[in-house]
Amino acid sequence: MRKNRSPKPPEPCLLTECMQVIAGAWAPNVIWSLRAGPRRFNELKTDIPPVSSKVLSARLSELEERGVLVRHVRPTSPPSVEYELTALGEELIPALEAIVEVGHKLKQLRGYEPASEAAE
Amino acid sequence: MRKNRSPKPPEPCLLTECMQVIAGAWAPNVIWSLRAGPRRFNELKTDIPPVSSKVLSARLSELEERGVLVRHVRPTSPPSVEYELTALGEELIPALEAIVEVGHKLKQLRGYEPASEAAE
DNA sequence: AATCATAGTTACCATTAGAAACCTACTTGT
DNA sequence: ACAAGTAGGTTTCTAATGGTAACTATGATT
Repeated sequence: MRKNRSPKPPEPCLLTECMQVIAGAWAPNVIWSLRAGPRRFNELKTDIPPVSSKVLSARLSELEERGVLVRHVRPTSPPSVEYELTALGEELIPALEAIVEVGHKLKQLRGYEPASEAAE
Repeated sequence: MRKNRSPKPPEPCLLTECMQVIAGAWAPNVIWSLRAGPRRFNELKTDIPPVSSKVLSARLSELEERGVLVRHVRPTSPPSVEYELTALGEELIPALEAIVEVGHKLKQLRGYEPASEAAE
């Protein structure tokens, strides 16, 4: 039996830990939408068209529990609610920026590697 | 009715596109484990202890279809299978590094913000 | 009084993930 | 020869997650 040939990743857990903070459908998009400033529920819904109220609501609660964002209720006529990133939430932005960066490169490479669903 | 107050994110879709490439349970960990070189099925399983064979197998198939990694079957005694990142797969590493970076900062901040599950 | 907007909640169904057992081909031990 | 072990999965079953659509409460507007 052989031992590890490649030097094993020193901290696989840190990856997982951060992923758990941004886990859940549309969570990265929510954080991304909030990076420019606070936004309201329906603004987030139009920022992220495919998300439903239910999932957005669930995601916002979870992200609040995780300390990624805060919820402010303002006593306007129909009470308006604003969501805003915390300091912890802002720490996540560089990672999301890196992901968006990769998004650009992926479009180029996908021209050469058609490994999508054209195959039988 | 008011219009968008914060300048809306210019490319929310690129985030989603990249996230779809690394979507699925343990997919980021698989890519992370492969960043140092090719690895075999059971090596990946021990790299990522909580993953089950079924999910790992599903993830590897998906990542192969997406062009993130390639599967090499080598005609050894019990045929051994190696998984290796493609060029596209390697493009993802900077994003994962950024996520790991954030993982470090999160540990510090979490000391100040206990918003986990202690609440009622 | 009926309607609308905001910020959700609820019910129902489809998909995904996780746990554990099982499978096939080949090698080694007795 | 026969049993067990190893590599790389697949199958089955259950639990959690996500998607769709309908519904709700409060106050403002017509």
